[in-house]
Amino acid sequence: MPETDLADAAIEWFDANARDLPWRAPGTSAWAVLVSEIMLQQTPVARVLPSYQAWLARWPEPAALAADTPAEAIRMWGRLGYPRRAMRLHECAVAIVARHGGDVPTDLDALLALPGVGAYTARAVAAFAYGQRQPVVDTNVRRFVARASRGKADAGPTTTPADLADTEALLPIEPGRAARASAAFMELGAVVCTARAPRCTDCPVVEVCGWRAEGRPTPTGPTRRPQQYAGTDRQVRGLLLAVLREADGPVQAGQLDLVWADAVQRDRALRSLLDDGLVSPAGDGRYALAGEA
DNA sequence: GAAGCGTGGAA
DNA sequence: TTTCCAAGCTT
Repeated sequence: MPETDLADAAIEWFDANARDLPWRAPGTSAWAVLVSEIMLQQTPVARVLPSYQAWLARWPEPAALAADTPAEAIRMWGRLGYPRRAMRLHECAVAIVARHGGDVPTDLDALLALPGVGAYTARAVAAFAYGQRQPVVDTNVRRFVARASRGKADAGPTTTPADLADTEALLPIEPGRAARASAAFMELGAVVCTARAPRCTDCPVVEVCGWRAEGRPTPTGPTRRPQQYAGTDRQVRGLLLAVLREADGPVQAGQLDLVWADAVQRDRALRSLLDDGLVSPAGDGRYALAGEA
């Protein structure tokens, strides 16, 4: 049964080679796991580490964050990127207090119902915080499974139901071991079975790898155009929010005018921040982070 | 299903 | 210097 071989080899390798990341320490709370997972969405581990420590030092449990303002969450988020994650994490804390008595829920559907928690994050919390047998599928796991199990060069477009089923089929039956396999698959995808230059000589499953068996074919599909950033509304949003984040309270609109010359684009970006709930009008021509005015 | 959403370090 | 992209989610 090669599927079992894959998980067993991955777990054995993980036990000996896993990076010593703080959210993997024994006794890490479910809240800490949730915070780490949200921060790690599209954000490198190295940049998350200091923010993670600071966040949990200030808000060690959901109730503490829920009692603070969204503005403070957005400010504490700093330059991690995608600041709506900070707002959603605050909303998460409020929902956890309101719906679950302040404890991060263990039920998958309850996790999925939390703001900013999707198919990946919900299962990551269920598996890593609560030891459940859930397929945890992020970009690393998709790539690893596509190569090792299916012999493909890359994972192709996301097909969540199929991705979940394919990965679930690889998991050991025992829940704790399944959770460990999920962590191992992620780690392998992140540090060995990488997108650009996979380190097959260091891979513990190379003997049963379908991609290797196929002669490591190169990707065939059209490469996705890289996202542009310079000059986009996205950049302007970032500039506007940086001003508000670094201010102690509401700022004059004139202050915001300084960060971008094009008034049309600037106003559009500000309006989108207001629509997203990241920014609030102070009512006197000033603007502030949400909940601060 | 595609597009929008930040940031900064490595290639 | 420019390009690429890193543990996704929402609409």
